[in-house]
Amino acid sequence: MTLFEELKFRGFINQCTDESTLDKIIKKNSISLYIGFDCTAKSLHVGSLIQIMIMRLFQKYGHTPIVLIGKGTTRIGDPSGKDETRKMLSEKEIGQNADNIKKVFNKLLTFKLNNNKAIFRDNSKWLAKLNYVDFLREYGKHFTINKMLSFDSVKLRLDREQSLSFVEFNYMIFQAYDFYELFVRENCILQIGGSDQWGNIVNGVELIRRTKAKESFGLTTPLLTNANGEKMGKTADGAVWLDEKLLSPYDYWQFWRNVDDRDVIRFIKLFTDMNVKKIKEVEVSKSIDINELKSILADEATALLHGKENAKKAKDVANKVFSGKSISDDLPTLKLKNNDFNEKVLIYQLIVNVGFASSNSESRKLIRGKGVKKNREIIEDEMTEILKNDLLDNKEILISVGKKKHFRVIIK
RNA sequence: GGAGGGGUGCCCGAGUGGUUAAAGGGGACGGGCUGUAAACCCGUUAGCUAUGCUUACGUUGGUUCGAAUCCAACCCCCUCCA
Repeated sequence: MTLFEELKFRGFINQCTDESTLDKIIKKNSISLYIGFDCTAKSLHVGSLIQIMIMRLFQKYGHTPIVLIGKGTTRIGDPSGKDETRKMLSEKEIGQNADNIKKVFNKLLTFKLNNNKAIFRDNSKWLAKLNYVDFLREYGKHFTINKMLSFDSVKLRLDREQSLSFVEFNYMIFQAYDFYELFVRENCILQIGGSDQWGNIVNGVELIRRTKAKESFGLTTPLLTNANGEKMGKTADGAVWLDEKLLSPYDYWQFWRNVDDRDVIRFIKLFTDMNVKKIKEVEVSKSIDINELKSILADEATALLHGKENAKKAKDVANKVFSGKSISDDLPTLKLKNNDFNEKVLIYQLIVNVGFASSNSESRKLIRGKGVKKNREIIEDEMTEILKNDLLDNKEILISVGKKKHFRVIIK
């Protein structure tokens, strides 16, 4: 199976500037390719995972992934797919974000020595020292406003009568220029991105052709939506981060475990290393239970990012919690002291303490709505307290909020 | 700089003096059904020391027994003109 065949089979390809030529080249040669990541947030979330996975696949086939950290472009803000002008980030924030984002790649790509190790590049290196007049003369002349206005990212904003600042308007030029720089510096001939990046990518391809008279390629991945057509990556508490400090391996595992039935195979193809042959078997097999598959998806996806041990732990916790047999030590735990019982220990307050409700009112409303259980028994009264003799096995008390959020209380 | 339109809860959006903590929708959360799925049905969706109190309709003042609704000034956004 060739790389292109596998990419297609797994569903990584949305559009490509010249598929057949690129296919020929990557069959014969080892190329360098890049994807840009802006540093607008503390970490990346699953929305970016498809980009990382496609790089991983390229690397597996012997190509060199360049992870372009967009410290420079982040200072400008990409208008693609955004409804509003993004707030400007300070340089310090951008730097911190960049450092944290890099960690994710170390887990999924190989930066160790071999002939196609992944590399990091930072576009502030060349963007920061651009001279405005020189830049306009050299590169600005290749961009027409007519064309720039026709791009979706721009058109959408104008149509919706939302303002698009001049700064943001320039983003696409910088992204095109990034490609040019990487082409010159690293002999990088392929830029990959999400489907919303198509316009920006094509701009780069064109810039290279005009300035260097050389061919380069663009490829986009589909925008990741779930079966309901919603943008993927939101959970109860917000984004599905790829950083265990922002989203625990357990919650990450749960995210995959809870995907829509219709998404399971598609996600296994995109987000696991399960080999093609196996996937084909699974796809047609009627004997495999859908829930079993979800569990496999969760295991594999979690193992890739957080390691096998964490994945196994997450699964064990889930099995224990959902089978209702025992309480896992790995659940969030709240320690109470004997002194704490001098006053009433109200359950609704504990729920706020562990962060399962953001205010006492919310917490109390949850109880009123029969959403809270103490030791698997529904609490009827919102003023219910925890008592020392609630301890199960003289050890701990299990509080559940809804079906999926649990924590235990121990008394020291 | 001139003329006009607009800023309402997480989001969209109704409301132009009085049961308005603010219709409706979306989202989210909780319950039911299930399979930790989808669809569907029900409920919740400002805070608090809670049969009450406090804070809320861009900001600040004013009119009024009473304002999201009327008046003034200011801030911000959009459209057209210069």
